[in-house]
Amino acid sequence: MPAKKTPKAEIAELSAAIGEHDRRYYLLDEPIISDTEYDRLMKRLKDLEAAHPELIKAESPTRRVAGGVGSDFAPVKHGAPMLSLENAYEEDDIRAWDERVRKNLPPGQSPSYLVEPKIDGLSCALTYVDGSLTRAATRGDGDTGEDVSANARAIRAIPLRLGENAPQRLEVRGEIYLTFSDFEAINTQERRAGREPFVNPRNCAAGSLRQKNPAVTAQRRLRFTAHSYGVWDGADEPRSHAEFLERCRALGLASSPAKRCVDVNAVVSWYADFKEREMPRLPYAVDGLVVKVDDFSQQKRLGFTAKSPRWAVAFKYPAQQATSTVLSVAFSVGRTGTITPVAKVEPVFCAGVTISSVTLHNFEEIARLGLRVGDRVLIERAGEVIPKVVKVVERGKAGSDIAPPTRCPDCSAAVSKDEGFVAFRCDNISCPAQLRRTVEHFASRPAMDISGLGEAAVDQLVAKKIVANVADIYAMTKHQLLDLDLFADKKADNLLEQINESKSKTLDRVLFGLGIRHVGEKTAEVIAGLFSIDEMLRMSAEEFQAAPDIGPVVAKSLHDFFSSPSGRDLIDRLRKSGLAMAKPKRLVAAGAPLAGLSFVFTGELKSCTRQEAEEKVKALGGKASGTVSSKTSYVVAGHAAGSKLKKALSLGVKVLNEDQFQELLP
DNA sequence: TGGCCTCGAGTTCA
DNA sequence: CTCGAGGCCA
Repeated sequence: MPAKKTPKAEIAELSAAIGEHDRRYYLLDEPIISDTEYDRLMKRLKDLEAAHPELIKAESPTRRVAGGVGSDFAPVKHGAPMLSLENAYEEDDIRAWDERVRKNLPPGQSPSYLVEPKIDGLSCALTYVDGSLTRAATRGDGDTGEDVSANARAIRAIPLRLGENAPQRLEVRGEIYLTFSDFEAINTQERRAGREPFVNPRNCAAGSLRQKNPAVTAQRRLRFTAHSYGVWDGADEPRSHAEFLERCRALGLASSPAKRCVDVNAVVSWYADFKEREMPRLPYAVDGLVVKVDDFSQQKRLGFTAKSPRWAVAFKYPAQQATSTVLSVAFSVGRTGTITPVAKVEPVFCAGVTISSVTLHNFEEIARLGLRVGDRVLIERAGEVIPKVVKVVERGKAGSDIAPPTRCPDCSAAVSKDEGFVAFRCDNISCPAQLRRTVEHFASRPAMDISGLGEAAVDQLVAKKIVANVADIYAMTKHQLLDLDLFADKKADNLLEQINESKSKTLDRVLFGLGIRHVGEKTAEVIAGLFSIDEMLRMSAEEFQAAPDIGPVVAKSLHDFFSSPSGRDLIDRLRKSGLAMAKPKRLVAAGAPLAGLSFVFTGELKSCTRQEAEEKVKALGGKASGTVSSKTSYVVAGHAAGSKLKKALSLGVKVLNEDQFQELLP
């Protein structure tokens, strides 16, 4: 039977264990115990220390928060200045940099480059004396930063004590940052506490580091990654950057994964590959790559300019954000009459395109942003396609408030807002703007798929009063089309042919195309699979509601449509025009290999469109959805996958690439 | 009633 | 793609 542990031994054991779990979590990213178990170890250690205060060590994990008294961010002079890097934005910039490097090295000495991701966080310098953390400072102006020691001690990713063979004095520099999921968790908490959420992980990390109370910092799961050093006193100073990064890991400091590139061509291709393949999978924000000459003797030879080292450069990806000025606010009218405010901004280049108009969603959003015409705003087009206003950065001088419209911008009818709803709506059922959108929707690909009936054609047909509802599409003559001077002979024939073909579309598409409120693609599919059009014309709201996924709101909407004179008339005319409205055939292959599985597609696929992929899944008995949840079986990520991939990773949902998906198919 | 999980609706630029 | 909101289940 083992002897009972002495408190001293147990404290040492617990401290070591907690340190090891921190290392596993933050350095190796391979935790082996749950948060609860971790908390239990910590509690046991705290209890023991409370009972035996004489045994508390300065580097005890419990001292992370209790140890330091807020130093109030006193100014700190760095051992060596923390310089910024020169930026390169394009291939030409990086090639010019490479040329300069090679010109300044002795002939025949070609540099080998190390390339690391440039994490979007904040720089911080940690000083270790004889292996113990003594000070942490922010970058500040490069010469002098702020003392954030007390808060740095509260960060579990920062070891209080380095591993074996630490230099006598080390000032290591790196980036403090947050993962996307930790950032979101913090924002959820902030919102719950009734506070403003942080705009992005970077701001959140900065705010967390500059907390008055280190206990708050401790809860924020900040990370640290070493990328350089200012001072290395003592034996064994590394001789290359690669060696430095490796030594950091051995000492217990996380350091960036670096890629070696033999020349500038390799750097350029890695820049593209990294963005394409690596970046989307990273759990934290990266705004570029840092390219460094690996060999320290070469670095020394290259030296510094006044502002930055000649041996390193930041190869940035195009900014996803830009600032611009709000010139005016327009109102657009949707198919259902919803009025959406859209900000017209001074055109600004952002993430590859020039943006001149930005949706504001609704008036609550405007209030939340505190937005007025004339303001300078931060615009974002991160990952997704559609730009949005992140925040107001500067109040315009002669600005004016943005008032909701009282009349529809298109038909001047009165505007209403339902109690408890966010949106303002135009209630005029024959509003031309709504009609245009309805006709476009009817002709759209997932509905009746009439190509040639796009925005331009619909605008004219509605303006000339040739089309006053979707049934009129089937009454158009070639003569009328030619009159529009939008169509030449051949094009008019093509359109009429397309319209004729659309008559054979199945009932689900017709139902979806009608644009009944709350009836989208999925709901239309469910209803069309259960009832014929004649049954629908006779059904009560209760009967609709008996169908799966149909609640009172959707049921009422369906019943309202099918019992209204205009709805019944529309159906009647469509039928007389020769629309088949046949029940869709759900062909499920024998054995249904994908039965019970649900798929979400994201990004661009090589072999087919996302819609086609969804069709395949459905034909094999699987389900295709648009949102990732814990119930999703697989997320199939194509090229340039975005937030859904991140969601899948954070929920632990299986992710397939396109090839792996193909293998699942028979 | 609250907390998922879905769906519907609107939107940008080239 | 993101938001708001409807439907379902505990």
